[in-house]
Amino acid sequence: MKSEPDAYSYEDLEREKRGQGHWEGIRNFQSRNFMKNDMRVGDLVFFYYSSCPEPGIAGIMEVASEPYPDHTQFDQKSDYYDPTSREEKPKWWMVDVKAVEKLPNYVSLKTMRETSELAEMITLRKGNRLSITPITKAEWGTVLRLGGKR
DNA sequence: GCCAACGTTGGC
DNA sequence: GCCAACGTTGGC
Repeated sequence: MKSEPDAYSYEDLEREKRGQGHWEGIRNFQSRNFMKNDMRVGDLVFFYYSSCPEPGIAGIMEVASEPYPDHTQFDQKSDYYDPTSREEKPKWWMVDVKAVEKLPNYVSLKTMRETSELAEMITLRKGNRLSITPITKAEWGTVLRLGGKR
């Protein structure tokens, strides 16, 4: 899951009550579907920093709730307000995420691009702009290794 | 700041 | 239902 560290960083998540926050503001159908259809409580997720001097993976999170409607879509004062969404039929969904641990070493995009095992990783594909993408078990293990875990 | 890539919108 | 125009993302 991607976030711009200036807007919301791994440390910001850790500072939340019990290190748990909600992943609001997803306004792309594919990303929403990954959350709504494929995420289950306990699933592990990497926290990816985008649109910053050194993009890359900072830490590990855990899905901490079932998907539920993103309340910001009904909030006229929110940047994420969506006038086309109805309360009876919310368009946008989110999950809670909990900080698990920061990776001992930051895994930069540059490093990942230099790692042949990650050649197929969806996040790294040319033109990919999805803020949420699935990852394979093998790729997960590779990133953990690059991050200095075991 | 540029630009490639691609999702979304809206006219027809 | 097509597709041009537009907007956004995100790496560089």
